[in-house]
Amino acid sequence: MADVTGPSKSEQTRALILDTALAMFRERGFEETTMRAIAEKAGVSLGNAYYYFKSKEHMIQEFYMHTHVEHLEAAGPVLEREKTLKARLLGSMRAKVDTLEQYHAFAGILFKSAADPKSPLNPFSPESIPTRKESTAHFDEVVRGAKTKLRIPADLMPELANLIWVYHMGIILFWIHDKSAGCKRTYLLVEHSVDIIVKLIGIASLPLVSPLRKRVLKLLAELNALAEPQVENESETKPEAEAAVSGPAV
Amino acid sequence: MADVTGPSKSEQTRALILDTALAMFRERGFEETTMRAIAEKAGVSLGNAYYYFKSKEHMIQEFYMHTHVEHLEAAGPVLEREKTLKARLLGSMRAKVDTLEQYHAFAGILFKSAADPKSPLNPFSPESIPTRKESTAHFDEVVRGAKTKLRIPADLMPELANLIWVYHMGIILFWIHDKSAGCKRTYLLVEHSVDIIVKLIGIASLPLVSPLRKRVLKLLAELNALAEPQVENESETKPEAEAAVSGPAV
DNA sequence: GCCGTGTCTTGAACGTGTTCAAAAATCTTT
DNA sequence: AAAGATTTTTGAACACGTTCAAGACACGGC
Repeated sequence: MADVTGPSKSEQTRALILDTALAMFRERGFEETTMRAIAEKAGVSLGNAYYYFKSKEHMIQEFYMHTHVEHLEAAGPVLEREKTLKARLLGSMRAKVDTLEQYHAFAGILFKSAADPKSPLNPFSPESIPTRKESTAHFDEVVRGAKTKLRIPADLMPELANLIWVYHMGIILFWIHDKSAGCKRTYLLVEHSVDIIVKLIGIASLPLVSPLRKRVLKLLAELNALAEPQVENESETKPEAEAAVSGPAV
Repeated sequence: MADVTGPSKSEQTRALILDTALAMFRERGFEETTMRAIAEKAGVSLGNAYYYFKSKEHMIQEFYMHTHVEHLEAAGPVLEREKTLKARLLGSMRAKVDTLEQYHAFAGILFKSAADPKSPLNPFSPESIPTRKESTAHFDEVVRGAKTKLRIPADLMPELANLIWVYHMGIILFWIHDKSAGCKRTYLLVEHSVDIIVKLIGIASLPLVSPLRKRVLKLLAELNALAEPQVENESETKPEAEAAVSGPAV
């Protein structure tokens, strides 16, 4: 009554289909859930589902944002409370795995298409830019809100969120393959790797290793420069972050 | 005449189907090549293709081994010639990208299913163990055949090939997404990252950082211990290597 | 030679994701 | 309110990966 408009009929239908789909994905898995089943359960026709979603895979894009919001909500209080970089990053990463856990059964598809350059789910695809941006913004807050003993060098700072984002993708990749009870292995990995990362940031901030750090950063910049312009959006810091996946391995 | 048996009729048919399939994949891409088209071009029935290959994806498993053999052939002379760790690793990685390059168009599917825990293409799946083993064996040779100034610590040595294998997977992941002309970006990344890795191995071998190195190795061991037994094969050093993806990120 | 047992081959049929022209519902304009 | 335009909805149709029962073939034992 009092509220101005409320969600339009169209939006309602769209939400209905999406909710039905995500629920069925969670229960039965992605491959096992057919578009016909989704449509039937949602009480719409098959074609109607395709009117709102370009493909079955496109539904997952929304799922990404969904889990991202859940992550932010779970990580929020931690960032309020914790002030050291280590505690903040650890809290954020734990929150990530916590919120993701319920979807573990259907997580396969997540990375399945995510690694395909042609897929819209690919984290480097234009369609994923919003989600990716929000995600790195979160890690930026994790870093900038921290009171570290060593001052993080100015040249490292802008790349750090990107690097941590890549790190967090690595953790998710590990988590997807983690079949241990309660994802114990992933949690163990998170605890330790966060500690190691913070130590490495410390080391990288020492004047002593400044040359090596500069080398790595220069490499990232060069890779970035070679990348063809991605979208006609603002020029994006898209693919350089991947370098970190391969760069250090000890 | 002189040769004892030659390939049986069955093997010939199988090879015919596979060759036809791989050729069509290379030309048209994976998704665009239908099983019906493969069967028709190979001059067999649709069902016959399925007699030899459990699924379309299973054909790629053979492709893996195929490219691996090509890689070995290309890397062989380099290992003969080069004696420093850096030159050996660089040569091997260059050979990898060189031999892979022709398949770039159809590489998407490679990682698409490769990252899916349910897929047989997943590098950690039982079906991939042979390929993976051969691949790490190669990197073991790269390392062991090298004359480095610093002696690599005994505790690091056995893990090194696994870690480098993970690194090389990271490079492939990057390569798949690399759309620059002639894969310039990938080659640039390889040049620099190999250099960095060798430096890091050097650093990790210093007594000074022994504690940190031991920490990382201990983490790998613990993760490995938590992993449930994979196959009823010999107990495998399967999933710990992933840790390196996430472990260091600076 | 013939029979039987295994290997190989076939094509029709199923269920899937996706497309599309047309119908229905809704909104806009007169 | 009628007419037109736009948005939403429908279900039939398509192409694909995959399965399967049944047929064709090869070969060793009688």
